[in-house]
Amino acid sequence: MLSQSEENYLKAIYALNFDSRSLVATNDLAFKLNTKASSVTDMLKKLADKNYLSYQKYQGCSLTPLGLSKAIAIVRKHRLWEVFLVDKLNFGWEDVHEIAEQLEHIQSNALVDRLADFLGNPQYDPHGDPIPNSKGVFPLENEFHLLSESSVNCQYQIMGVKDGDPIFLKYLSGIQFVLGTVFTVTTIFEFDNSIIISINDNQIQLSDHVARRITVKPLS
Amino acid sequence: MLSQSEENYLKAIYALNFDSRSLVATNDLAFKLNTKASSVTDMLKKLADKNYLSYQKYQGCSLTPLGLSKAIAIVRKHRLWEVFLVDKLNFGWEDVHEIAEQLEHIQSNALVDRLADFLGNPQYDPHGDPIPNSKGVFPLENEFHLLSESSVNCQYQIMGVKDGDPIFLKYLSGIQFVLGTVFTVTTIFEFDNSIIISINDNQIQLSDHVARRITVKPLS
DNA sequence: TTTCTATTTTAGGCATGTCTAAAAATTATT
DNA sequence: AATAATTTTTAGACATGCCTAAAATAGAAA
Repeated sequence: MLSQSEENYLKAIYALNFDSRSLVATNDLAFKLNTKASSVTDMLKKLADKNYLSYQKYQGCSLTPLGLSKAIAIVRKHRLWEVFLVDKLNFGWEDVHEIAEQLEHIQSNALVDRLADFLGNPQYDPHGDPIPNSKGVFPLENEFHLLSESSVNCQYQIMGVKDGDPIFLKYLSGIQFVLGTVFTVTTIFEFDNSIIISINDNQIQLSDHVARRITVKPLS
Repeated sequence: MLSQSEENYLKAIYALNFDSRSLVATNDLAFKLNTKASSVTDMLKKLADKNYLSYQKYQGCSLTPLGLSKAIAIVRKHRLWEVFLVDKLNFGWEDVHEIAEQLEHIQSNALVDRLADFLGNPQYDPHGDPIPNSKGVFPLENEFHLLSESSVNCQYQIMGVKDGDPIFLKYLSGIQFVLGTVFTVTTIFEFDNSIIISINDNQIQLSDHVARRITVKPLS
């Protein structure tokens, strides 16, 4: 059985390196977890002993298959709870992350599976992130891409937001830019990659910074 | 902010003494919390320092108004989550306690209030226990009493079960004895206070032990 | 009232998870 | 290649929450 702290470490390692390509650095983990490098070292030793990750002094760490499956299970719980909070309890998508951070640590396989059924086994959470199934398998790849890679005069639908910052999410909601919104790209400025989009005849200018954080599905 | 452990202590003190009549003994708390008396002493000092309870060496403890309101808030959360688990996720009433023990520690006032709304602001949980509102006020008293105080030839409806033991709850479900069941008391044996009830022409004998753990509403 | 017994507290220890400060290893710079 | 800068680890400390064993207290019995 894992403590909440241990679960948070596994989740953070996964987030920093979910394609398992390279090793995760101690300092990066410390930053992500808002803790000190020395604390991270202690925990990495412990998790390596328990076979959740491989770790070599000074080299960084990576998840073992066991650690990976644990991390994915936590991500699944987090995202399912976010769906619950938004779809059933009518929370705004900017308010759910903190609460889901707590709910993801509830221990009960039956609960997660019944929750998923109750929610209609959703494949994406309110921010557009994919939800793995109970075996840890993510939904099939799709044709989504970043808004920053869009083309002029094409129509798109918003499928995801790659930044959980509540202020950013509030900004998006404020300009009617939420999951499912349909819009057309009117102009792309080459010099700074900012774009102008039109939603229901409203013209809105978005910076490259914003466009790089939004996932869209081409509709035309 | 209270730790989970601290919350469990407040809840246990409340459960042992919810009418605030007398002091709660260290040993009783230790038994209830499955811990040792010395651990309890440590925690009582800490909670007294924080003003959640009053405590005099060797005399026992009792909740302050602050501690009482915290305890009631935890009970509210616990019972609302039980309603969610049974009503929405279709758990059996014998399986929800453990999970609710975890969920009751989630910190978010917005969550509790929205959950209550989502559930239709229920007044009783799946075991028939009353759910206080967000101000800590319990539903008005009712005419319920224990099955062990029933009369021959009267009709009753089951409103609550005063024992969360899963084996006991399973036994009750097995004989169709669940919340809302309507039945008539056929016979009461004076010598051991056991009773015979009839449900849909089925005669079932119940020991005094069982009858003392079931709350009923008189229907006739 | 004194003694016995049961309860409660104290003292000291341990695991978890964090920290600071200093030492060691790695990486970058000259 | 030697030195400087950065990253990482070690060493030692501290808070939380638990434990055992011993001492103190309270309540009951003689």
